[in-house]
Amino acid sequence: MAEDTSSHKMVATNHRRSRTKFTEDQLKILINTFNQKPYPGYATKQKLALEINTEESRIQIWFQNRRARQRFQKRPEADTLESSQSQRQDQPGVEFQSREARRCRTTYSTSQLHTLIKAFVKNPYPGIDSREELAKEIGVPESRVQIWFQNRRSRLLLQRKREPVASLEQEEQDKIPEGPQGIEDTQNDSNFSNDSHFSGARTW
DNA sequence: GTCCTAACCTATTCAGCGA
DNA sequence: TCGCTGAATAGGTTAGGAC
Repeated sequence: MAEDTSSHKMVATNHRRSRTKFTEDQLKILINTFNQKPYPGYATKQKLALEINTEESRIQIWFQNRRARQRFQKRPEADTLESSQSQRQDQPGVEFQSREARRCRTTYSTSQLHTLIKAFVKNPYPGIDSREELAKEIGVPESRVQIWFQNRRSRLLLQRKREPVASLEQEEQDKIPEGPQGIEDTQNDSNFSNDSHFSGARTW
């Protein structure tokens, strides 16, 4: 969907995923589940994904957005200092219920990490095409690649805040000299050292 | 053009695993 | 036990598409 028609601000292949259009039936099932469990565990999300024939990662995003919307709608009357404080503590506005199990931790092999890091150095903000290509290359779901990039960016930022000089050196080291397998990513959008990437103003 | 909402971001926290 | 790092969250922004 997201075609490359926008003349100036799009860098080759740095696209978002195209918007998912849920059917009425799919939404009915999602909303029903959300009303019972706004924080579904991995098993529930998998089951839902199977049931409505979509990816588990889409379910996850849908729940994230739905919770955000609900918080927003509830906010006006619950906006006292008191209530906002009571909403913290990891159970944001939801009656506490024992959380379902998370997804199992993914363990990346050295060569998988090598591939990911190499791609990260080239472009820390890969679009859907690049992520899918990478995912295929290292044999993990695209959603895991996306999470890996998020975590990597966050930790690099954190590191930079704490030790600005050392992190620059680390970046240099990260520019891995040679790798067993390469990625021929066409993105040249980024050098992570360009801080504009962190200003919140992403240009796609 | 406006509105709704999926996709995506950072910041932070939780939690599994190996040293 | 502790540090590293994958997973999940809140809260925010961007942008596709229906109207």
